[in-house]
Amino acid sequence: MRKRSYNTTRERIINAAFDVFAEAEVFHQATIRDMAKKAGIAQATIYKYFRDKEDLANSILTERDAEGRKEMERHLQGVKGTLNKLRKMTWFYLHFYEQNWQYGWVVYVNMPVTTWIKAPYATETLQTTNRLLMNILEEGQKAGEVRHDLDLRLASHMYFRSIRQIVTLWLLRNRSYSLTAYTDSLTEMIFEAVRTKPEQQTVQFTCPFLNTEKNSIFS
Amino acid sequence: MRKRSYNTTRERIINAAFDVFAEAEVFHQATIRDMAKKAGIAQATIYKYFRDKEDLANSILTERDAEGRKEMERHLQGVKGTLNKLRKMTWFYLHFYEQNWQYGWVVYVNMPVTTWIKAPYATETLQTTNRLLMNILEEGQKAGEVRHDLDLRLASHMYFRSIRQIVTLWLLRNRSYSLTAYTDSLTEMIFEAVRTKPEQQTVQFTCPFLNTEKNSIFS
Amino acid sequence: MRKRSYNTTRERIINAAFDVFAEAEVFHQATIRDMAKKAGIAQATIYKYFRDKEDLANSILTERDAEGRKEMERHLQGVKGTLNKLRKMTWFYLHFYEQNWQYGWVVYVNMPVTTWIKAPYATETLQTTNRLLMNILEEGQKAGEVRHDLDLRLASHMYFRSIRQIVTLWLLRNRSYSLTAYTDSLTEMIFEAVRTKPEQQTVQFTCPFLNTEKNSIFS
Amino acid sequence: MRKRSYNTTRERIINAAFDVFAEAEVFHQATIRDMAKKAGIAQATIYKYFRDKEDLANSILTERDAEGRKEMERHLQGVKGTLNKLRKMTWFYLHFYEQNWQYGWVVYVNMPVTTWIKAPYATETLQTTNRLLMNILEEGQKAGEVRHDLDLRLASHMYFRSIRQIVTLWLLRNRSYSLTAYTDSLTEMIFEAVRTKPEQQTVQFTCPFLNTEKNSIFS
DNA sequence: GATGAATGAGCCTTCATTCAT
DNA sequence: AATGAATGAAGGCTCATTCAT
Repeated sequence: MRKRSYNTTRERIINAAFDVFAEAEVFHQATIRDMAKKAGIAQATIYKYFRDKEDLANSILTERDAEGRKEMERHLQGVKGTLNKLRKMTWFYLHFYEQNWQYGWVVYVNMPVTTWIKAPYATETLQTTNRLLMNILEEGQKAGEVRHDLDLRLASHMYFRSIRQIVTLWLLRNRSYSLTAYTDSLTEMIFEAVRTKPEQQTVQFTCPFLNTEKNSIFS
Repeated sequence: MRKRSYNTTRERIINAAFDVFAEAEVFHQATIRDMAKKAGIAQATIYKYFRDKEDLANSILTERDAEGRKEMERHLQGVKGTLNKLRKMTWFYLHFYEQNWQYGWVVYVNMPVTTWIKAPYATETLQTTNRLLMNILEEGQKAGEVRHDLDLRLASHMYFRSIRQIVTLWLLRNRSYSLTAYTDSLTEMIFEAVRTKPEQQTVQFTCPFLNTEKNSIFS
Repeated sequence: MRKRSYNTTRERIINAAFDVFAEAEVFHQATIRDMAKKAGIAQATIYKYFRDKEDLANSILTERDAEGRKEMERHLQGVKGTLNKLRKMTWFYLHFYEQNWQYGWVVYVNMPVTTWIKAPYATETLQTTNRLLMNILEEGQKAGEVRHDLDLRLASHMYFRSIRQIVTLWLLRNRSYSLTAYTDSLTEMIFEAVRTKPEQQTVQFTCPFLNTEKNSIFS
Repeated sequence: MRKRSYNTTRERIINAAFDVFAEAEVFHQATIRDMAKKAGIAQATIYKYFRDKEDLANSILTERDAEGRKEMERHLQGVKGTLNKLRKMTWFYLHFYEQNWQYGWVVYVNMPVTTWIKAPYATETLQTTNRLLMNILEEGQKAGEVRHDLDLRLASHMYFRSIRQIVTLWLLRNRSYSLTAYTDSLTEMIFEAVRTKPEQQTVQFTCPFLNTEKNSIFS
């Protein structure tokens, strides 16, 4: 079974690497030696599985991210209604970071923005992730549940910034409380902002400094 | 003047250091050697002015930050009216980062959050800076210009996140456009959110995951 | 045999280190670079075997000292009679320094007393070594070969000072003559001073400034 | 007055240097910067008075030693009788180290033997100092107070080793007791060993390993 | 006479990485 | 598949020393 051998050494490396990367005060300060030690293997062994340190870092991030997205897709399957979808998505994100706090720590706290941006998977995950939310909203528009005058990209942008914000604070506060507990209020907030309303079209999501033109990073 | 020549070297170091810190892909990767080279001096000279690398990093950040705040105080003096104060403040921030983009780069892009948080001046600047805005808003409340049911801390929090956001994007986009040009729209947005309104008290600044209790980092 | 190749490098380091330490005009001036060069390895390799320079210095001294003492024990086994024991001991010390002159050079000539005293193994070796001689003398007393009114600690003290003296001079004179050749006369002198004599109990070993109280360093 | 300007800066340097040299765990680790700081002057100033660090070290040692010897000569003037002379000499040595313990610390404890031996003044002071004692003994021989079969060089050698020993221990024991208090017993011991005696020609000062041939260091 | 300012030369140490086994 | 052993490259830092003022 592929999964088996996949688990054995490679997974031990990945887990150890995650721990060490996350425990390091600064991401780049995490050391191969510590990872090997924590994984209970020789340093050289790591290089059998990853080209170099950078490859290792990228791989673990990419893989965990991919796993997460795949799992989220499964979770979203069969869910009906914009609110339900949004709730499911929100829950999943919070749940994901609760389970994979090291991933969050590395991506949000530990690692300089520069590094993350240049990560091979960054652009892709950003787009896919954006796309996913925008699809939900578009379907919501078709169903009449979401305002038609909504700036989808801006809404998506705001949503993910909120996720990031809430996760970051949770991490900095030593994960001392439940993250998923925020699912409802967070969902409510976003839904409130995008839903079709009788009258009163608040300008809640106007953000003057976020020009709508395409740009490489957050488009 | 003695002071002159004294400053010369020190300032050359600081400038070089800012350049090197900012040019480095990762903050911690900036090297003393490069700074000395860029400043056109010997490495040892740096250690006449700064205890060690960490001291250098902290000092330049702290000093520039202090300079900035002092200058802002001057700019705010004599300004009347909440809107005017907010505009002045916003303009100043944008202006400051436009002039000191390396500072912004280091603090927002280059340096992991972990590092910044542990910087000696971080807590203080955070508090002072918060205080300043909240004072403006409080005075606005007294003058009846600002809603009395406003959560000041939350408003402040949001304001600075917006600044951070707009600056970060500007930096990542290679500072290819004017930052201060956003002064008006940004000011408008914040003012719109805090001003006293005839009816319709939107919950614009409700943020469920930001508990209002005091906490060490963002209080 | 694995053990072999393991030892090879380590021993090459130790030998090179001894050479460099001893060749240095001043002990602390010996450089890791030179040791690596002399051992024909990379500097980094040294750090695979020793924590740091200090650890290296301590280790080689401690080990060689321990080896010496162990070997001496073997040599003393089965020797009967105080005179014979003393002769054997004396011979061994002289022989040891003849074989390990670098050790002697470092400990007696090269290295300030301050440093030696603070060496982790110093106190222990001093005590053990003292104990060994005093045991011989005590047994000699039981056998009636050694005076009962002898101040054992003082005798031991004097003996080792003599050894130290003779070795130091030999080293400073470029080891241009045989050290072990002094075995007999040195042994005779010490034995003459401690032996039971018919009449005439000279106060040969009275030393007014050496108070007999216990003290940490030379007790 | 020469003495005046001599005292001002130069003496401050010397005193500071002595302190720093003596306080340093290892002689060579004493730093010019600390000396300047302690003297309350600029580092560069030291180089106006001494060629380099080595010159400084040599100078202060040489000078203090010379001062000591000159003073001793004064003290010995007019003293009659071998015993009195010996007592005076012994007292003076102990007194000198009590007053100039830093000198003793540096010469006996702090500084590797190698360094001392190569000091420019070492050879001379050794010879002069030896000569002085031997003169006393020779005169004693003429006066019939000292044995004619005495090995003068060996006696001298032993005497100074005793002084060194007693001073070293005193230093290592934190100078917690009076050194000059040993004057009498030490004098007695040496006098007892060299005096003319009715019968009983003890071999007290036989020392087989100290060959009597001339040699550069201890002759 | 004194000094502020600056520096060249090194030294210890770490780390990612390679390679023969 | 795994590793023990080894290393090149670099980086932070210190110190004695110089020199123009």
